[in-house]
Amino acid sequence: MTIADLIENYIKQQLHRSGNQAIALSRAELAELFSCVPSQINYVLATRFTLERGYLIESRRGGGGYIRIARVTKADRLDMAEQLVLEIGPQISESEAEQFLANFHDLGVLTEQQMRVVRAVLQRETAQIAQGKATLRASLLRGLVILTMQCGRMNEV
Amino acid sequence: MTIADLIENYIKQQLHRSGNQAIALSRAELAELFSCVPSQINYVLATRFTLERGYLIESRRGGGGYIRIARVTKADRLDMAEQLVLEIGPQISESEAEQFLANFHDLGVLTEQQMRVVRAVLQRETAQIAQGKATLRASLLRGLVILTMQCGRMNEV
DNA sequence: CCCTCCCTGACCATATCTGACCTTTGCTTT
DNA sequence: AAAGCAAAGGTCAGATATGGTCAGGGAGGG
Repeated sequence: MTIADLIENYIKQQLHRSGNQAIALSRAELAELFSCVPSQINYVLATRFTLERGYLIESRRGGGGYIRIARVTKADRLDMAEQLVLEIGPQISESEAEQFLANFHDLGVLTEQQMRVVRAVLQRETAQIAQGKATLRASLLRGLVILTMQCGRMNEV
Repeated sequence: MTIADLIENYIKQQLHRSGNQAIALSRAELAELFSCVPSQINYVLATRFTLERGYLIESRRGGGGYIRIARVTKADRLDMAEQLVLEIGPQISESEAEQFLANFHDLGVLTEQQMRVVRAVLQRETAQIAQGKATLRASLLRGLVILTMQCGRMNEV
């Protein structure tokens, strides 16, 4: 558990408490609370509270400045997931794939565990080949996500 | 008894102690404990803790990095299917893929519906590309089957 | 002798954390 | 107003801490 993780959890907890809407924080106070430099807060925000993960950040400097963190509302999760699948191009890098997985997870399409399995399969299958990794990864990701969504649906019934 | 074996046993012991769920390790510490180079740990993980054997590995680099080993097994079904998955070569034709699907179905690894989904995904994903159809098909089939097995297992619990 | 498995070390990739320096905003003083 | 000052927050390069990869050497059983 790094400081970044602790800060992340704290912020999410605060968000949850506020009804998953939005909260306003003071960067300096947060840094004080966790005994770190203020820029550490920016680091956490930049790496954990991105738009892809469903968060909106806005801030103001100067006296009375603040950092506002809002949860992005999603209309229909499956629709968005389908949109995401469509957005996976012919090729995709490892980190991009990770982004997509995080997205699906945030949308509630993939559980932690399902995500792990998909990730493991992706790594496993792309590890062997020399060329065309990105292409294979894209195809696999699409397929695995689609299948997982189906699994989820089947299990619900 | 090689060092690799010792490390393997140690990890399995730790897993057992944790109730066969999951454990987090530090690669550096483990290497230190067994007086070997860190990459030796990777070797053990890559050869002994594979998906086929029922283990899931995930890791993170950088500060606060870790290696997480999770058990996903219930060996019987895996053993059967593992054999099949292993037999899928680097490339596979459409009709061969169909054969494998039938086999998985006969083993009770895939339900009718899961088979249909896998088939659909295979067709869908290989339809787009011009070259390397057989290779992609093999990778996808392996991945989809593994994923489906995992899904099945997860739901049983 | 050859093959497979084990082991090592050099080099690479990535996450976290810090501090120096910069920008914006509001209030106060001329 | 304009200038000056204080109080936020922002950026970025670099240090530190992990883990990953790969080619090659070595050991032991056919």
